[in-house]
Amino acid sequence: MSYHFSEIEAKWQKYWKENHTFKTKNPDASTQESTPPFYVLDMFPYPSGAGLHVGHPLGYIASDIIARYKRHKGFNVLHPMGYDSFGLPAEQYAIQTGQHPAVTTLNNINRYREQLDKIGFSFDWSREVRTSDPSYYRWTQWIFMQIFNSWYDRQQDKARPIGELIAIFEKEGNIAVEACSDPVSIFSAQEWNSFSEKVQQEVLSKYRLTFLAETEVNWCPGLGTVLANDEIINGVSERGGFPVERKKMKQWNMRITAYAERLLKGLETIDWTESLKESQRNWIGKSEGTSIEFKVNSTQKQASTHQDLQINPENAHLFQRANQIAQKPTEAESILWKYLKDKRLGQLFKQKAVVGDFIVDFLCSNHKIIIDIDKDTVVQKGEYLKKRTQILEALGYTVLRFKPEELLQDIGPVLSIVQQALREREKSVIRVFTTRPDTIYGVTFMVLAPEHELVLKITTPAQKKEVERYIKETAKRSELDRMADTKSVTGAFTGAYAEHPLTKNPIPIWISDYVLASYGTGAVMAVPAGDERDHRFAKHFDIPIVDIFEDIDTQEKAFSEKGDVKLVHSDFLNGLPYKQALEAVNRKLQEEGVAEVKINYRLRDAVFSRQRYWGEPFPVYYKNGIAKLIPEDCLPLELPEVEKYLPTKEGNPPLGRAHSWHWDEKNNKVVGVKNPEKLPDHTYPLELNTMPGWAGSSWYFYRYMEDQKRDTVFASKQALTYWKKVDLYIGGSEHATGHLLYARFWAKFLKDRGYTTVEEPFQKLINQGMILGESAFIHRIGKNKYISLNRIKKGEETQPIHVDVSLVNTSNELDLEKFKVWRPEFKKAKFLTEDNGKFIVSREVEKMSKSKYNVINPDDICKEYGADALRLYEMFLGPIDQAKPWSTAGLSGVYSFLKKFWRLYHIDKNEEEVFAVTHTKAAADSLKTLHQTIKKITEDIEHFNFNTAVSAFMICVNELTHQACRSREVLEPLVILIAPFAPHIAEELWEKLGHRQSIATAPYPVYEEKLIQETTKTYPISFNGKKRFTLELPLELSKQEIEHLVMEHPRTQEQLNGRAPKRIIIVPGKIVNIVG
RNA sequence: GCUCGAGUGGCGGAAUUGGUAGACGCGCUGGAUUCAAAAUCCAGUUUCUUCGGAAGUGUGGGUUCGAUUCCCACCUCGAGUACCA
Repeated sequence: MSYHFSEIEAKWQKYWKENHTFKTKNPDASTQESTPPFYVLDMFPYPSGAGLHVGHPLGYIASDIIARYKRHKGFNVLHPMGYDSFGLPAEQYAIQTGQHPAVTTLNNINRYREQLDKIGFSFDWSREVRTSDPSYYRWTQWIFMQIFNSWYDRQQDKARPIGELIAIFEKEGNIAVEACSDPVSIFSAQEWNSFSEKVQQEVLSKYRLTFLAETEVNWCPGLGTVLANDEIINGVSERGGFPVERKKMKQWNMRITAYAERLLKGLETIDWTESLKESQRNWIGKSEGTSIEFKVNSTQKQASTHQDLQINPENAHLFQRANQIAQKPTEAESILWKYLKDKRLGQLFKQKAVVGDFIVDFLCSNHKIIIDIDKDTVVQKGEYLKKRTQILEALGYTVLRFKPEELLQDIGPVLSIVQQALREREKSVIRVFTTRPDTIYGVTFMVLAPEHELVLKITTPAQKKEVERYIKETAKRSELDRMADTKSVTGAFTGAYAEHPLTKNPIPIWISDYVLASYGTGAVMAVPAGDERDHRFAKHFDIPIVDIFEDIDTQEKAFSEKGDVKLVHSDFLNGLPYKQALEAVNRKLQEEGVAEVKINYRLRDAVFSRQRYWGEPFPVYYKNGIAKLIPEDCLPLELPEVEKYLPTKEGNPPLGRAHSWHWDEKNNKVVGVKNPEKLPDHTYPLELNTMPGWAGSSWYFYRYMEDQKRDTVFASKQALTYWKKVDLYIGGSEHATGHLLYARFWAKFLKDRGYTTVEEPFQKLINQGMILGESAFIHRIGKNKYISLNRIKKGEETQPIHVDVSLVNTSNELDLEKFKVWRPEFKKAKFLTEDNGKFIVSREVEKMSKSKYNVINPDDICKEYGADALRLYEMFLGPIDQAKPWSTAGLSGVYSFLKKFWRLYHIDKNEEEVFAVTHTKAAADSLKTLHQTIKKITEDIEHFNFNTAVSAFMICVNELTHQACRSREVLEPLVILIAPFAPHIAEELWEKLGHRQSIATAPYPVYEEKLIQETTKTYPISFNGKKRFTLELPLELSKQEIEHLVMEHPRTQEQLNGRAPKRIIIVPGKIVNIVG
């Protein structure tokens, strides 16, 4: 045997390294014209201490095949690799051992690199990035600064520099600017300019795309840090599986919610799998519904006596006159109207509205607020005004009265007063979000989240004790408990009632933890007839259920379908099906000013602070409690040294231990930043949190684009416009709602601010499936007694125990001696073997993991079968995106294929191998085989069907072997064809064919149709759709000729058995079907 | 529960727009070579069969000349998500 893969592979790996074979060309003028760019990227790995197992390279092999293929096709290929090297495991390890995470990380990276190199990837390592490298994370810090210095303009639907927002505030206040978060008070330009810096910054933080906020976070005591939603799986931390609880903490947040709609829409433009897009859609969780206000009854004033409201008949003419005057809007009124119309203050105002006997200037009927502007007339003064106000207030209105001068001078304070009044009113309003406003007549109670701010305000004294007890109880329950227990119904009655906005009936208000504070408004209108949870709650607490669906009894079961079922007991909605009822009720509620159609997203702003050491430091310091950015010139702000990687006694993150952070007390100078002289004052405290793992991975694909000038820009304009985006991205689906969402978010941001050119960074995305391990088990029966698999009797109870798969051969036989060495505690155990003395283990497919002793190391495979065999086998296992079990035994197939392929180019002469490719003309059948293969392989690569491509190679080699083809005309193109899959053997044969240059950029063979054209077709002859025999016929025959020949055939006559066929279907070139 | 995906030999898996089901490989069986083994090569390998054939792609129905492929219902498994109003 002369296929010496280990020599060949070592030789070419060395060659590639020394000749920089895979160095990407820079986009200068010449490349731009001649070679189109193609960017194929793998999700970069976190270099864990365990090293790679055979599952990891699967995606890398696929992307490498594409990269190599595209080079043959003449593309300028960018195919880089790097490390996502900040992260928790290195830090956990540091806490345990005291070893600096940078050291651990470096060791792991070196080990990864060694493993990767053995597989023969065509990465351009000159562009490698490491997220924990200061030269890299300085740009992560820089991007954070740009995000901090930006706000989201809802009108233009893009991020803009914060300076432009400040300019707007200085000129016209914030009346025209919609805030992204909680409502911001309205202020005028004058007011803005008079604010202190602190107030100004507080206001700006409500607009910035990253901001500090007291947020309910997922606190993980086990890890001592907060976690993002996507880092929690089933209520416990993804890493380590520690419980997670809710806690309020001051944290940096990323306003990803500003991009919710664009993140959703963008999915339509990219080529990802439906399931992945679906995950992101679910995560964003858009739902269209109605936000409805319910007034809390208890606080409503009642009109005192009827008599007070009477107008003195003597003065009736005055009132009439006053009303007439009030009808024409004055200049001052016009100004105010500008700010009140179109719900600018969040509430519907009407101009010149009638209230009782009066015409008022402005009315918010929902909140019962009246704004009157003084008129400079006699009739509007004195007793009239007093009486008028008295009457209106008695009716439950708040009357605000302003002088025209106030409005003309500075409208700011006026608006503040109006807003204040609105807020006051809001306090007695419960806003709910519902997607089923059509069921509003079925509301029999309301439920607030226990954390809802109104709960304590509205609770009646009688219910106070119970409500407080319930709140305490739910706060104690951890997230995990809540999730585990979805069946039990709990809640408490507040004693308060709300007023139904349409029927005006009193609605009891409850609290319960089935309503989440973090979604919608934290309150729901409960319709037991139409919602299962509401139904369960109503049943449990004996709250009445109103049937609102025609002919459907909802007393025992809720009916939640949105169909053609008509409504009943629903006033003006009676007889309407879902769709029409929805429209009608929305129209009505909006007219009343108590509701608006609203879009809600499940997506939350992303918490961006971590109380960890091993992450990017924030380029932030605090001056008088205000967060400020350090100057850009000072980046990178490097991680300080600490003596321990644990939180401080005061509960500060580990960075709090760096007493002399960036201030070297001995030498009296600033350290750890560039251009230290530009740092404003080293005595201001720095931010002690670090950034989360997803910070560095949200933009690394741009860094790879850049080859030079790495300290002046994160990536040059030239590089960004040339490469634009990742054409093909390969990685695991576990990043569906984390990395892939955050990276899209940052990409959109960078585009908005003009730093990059594309909206979506990953055009085509493929998720490689997991490679599963084949665990081995021995079976225990009784104490210290183990039984071989085939001796287990049917129904016998055994306890399976994992054993290391390396101790088991391909016949599932366990090496007992080695096993006892591996596990000394089994030394004295009794092993009941088969009759032949062998001990057989059972096998089961499981996830590959150290703890299951089923990990297969790619190094071992490369050593025993070679990298080319590993590459082919991983591709041959099955479709790239599917999970599939690893089986080392199966490797022999591709291994013998490679030997067979090698033999195609050699003959044995007197025990010696001779290269035997000739210049003779190829036989027609060999050319046909070759071109069929070219066609198949090309199609398969384009469609990422690597498994069938490998089998096409096998078919090709089998055929050429049979044909005894030795012709260069066939064998030379074949080497190029296989080079992307098995690059080492291809390079070796390419060299033997006389080439001096690497095969890497050899032009891809061109498929010629005429060489594979057939003249005959073996037709399947079917009877009633079942094939009964085949018949070879010339392809050029017409339907009639085929029919004639088929009908004449004795087998046809036999099948028909004398009957005449009803119909004969002939598809030339495909099939013949005779219907009898 | 919801969403998405998948069910094909002993196993991994093939099957362009509906057109010869089981390609290719593993495993298994038999044979050649060998002192023997490895390696290699050849033949066979869905099931049943009266050796003529017949049935067959999770189950049941439907559309069609023809269904692994399209439609409906159900079952099983996997992934994601989870009181989202």
